[in-house]
Amino acid sequence: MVGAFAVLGEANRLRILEHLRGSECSVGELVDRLGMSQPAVSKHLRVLREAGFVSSRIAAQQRIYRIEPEPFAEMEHWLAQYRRLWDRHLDALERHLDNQE
Amino acid sequence: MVGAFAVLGEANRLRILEHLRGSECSVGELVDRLGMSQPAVSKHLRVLREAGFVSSRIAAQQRIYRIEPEPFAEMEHWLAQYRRLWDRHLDALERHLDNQE
DNA sequence: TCTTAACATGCCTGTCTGGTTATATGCCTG
DNA sequence: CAGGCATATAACCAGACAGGCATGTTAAGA
Repeated sequence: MVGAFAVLGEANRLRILEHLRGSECSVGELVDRLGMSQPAVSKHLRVLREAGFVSSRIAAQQRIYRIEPEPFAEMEHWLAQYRRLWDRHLDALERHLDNQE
Repeated sequence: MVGAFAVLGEANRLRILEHLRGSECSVGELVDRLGMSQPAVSKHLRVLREAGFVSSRIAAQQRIYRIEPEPFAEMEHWLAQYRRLWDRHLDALERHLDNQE
C-alpha cells in the first residue's frame, strides 16, 4: 500500500494519470502535452506500470498506455478503513469543494 | 493532492496512522509501540500534522495526537474521478463471469 | 528554583530519486 | 538492408529526505 502512495506522491506522475484518465495515449502524445522530456516520461511510465497503475500495448512503433483500475480499487479499500472517521464531515467538505468551482 | 500522497508514501508514517486509527496516542506511546526513536516519531508527526492528517492537543507534559478526517475525505473525492474506470472493469468482469456460465 | 519528564528542533550523513544527455533496441519504409 | 521513428535504457548529477545524535523548550513536582 505504501508503494502505491509513493508512486502517486509525484506531481508529474499524477499529471500523466490525469491525461490517461481521458483516453489512452502513446508516449509521444504525453511528451507533447506534458511538455517534459521523453526519457522522463518513459521513466515515470515504467514506475506506474510496475505499480500496476497503467499497462501498455504495442502498436507499430508506438506503445499505447492506458490506466489499469486495480490499484485504485485497492486504495479505495484501504480508505474504507478510515471512512467512519470522516463521513460525518463529508457533506460539509463537498459543499466547500462545490463552492470552490 | 500530490502532497497528501507523498506524505502517505512512507512506511513509518502509515504505521503511525494505523495506530492512531484505533485511538489517539501520546508521542511516547507511539515510540514504544513502533520501536523507533523519539525524534523520528516527532518528525513524522510534524509532517502528518502539516498535511492535516493529524492534530495534537497538550495534556500536561504530553502531546496527544489524533487523526483528522479531512485529508482522507479529499482523497476519497480524488479517487471518485477514477471510480468509473474500475466500475466498468467490474461490470466487464461480471459479464465475463456470466458468459462463462 | 532545581530537576526531571515529554517532546520538538538543528545539524549531519547516507541513501534514494527525478532529470538530463547519450546510446541502445525494435519497427517500418523505401 | 539502410535509414528514420518511437521508445527504452544507462550513466551521471543535484536536490530531497529519513534516521541518528545532541540540544532546546516547556511543564510538573520537590
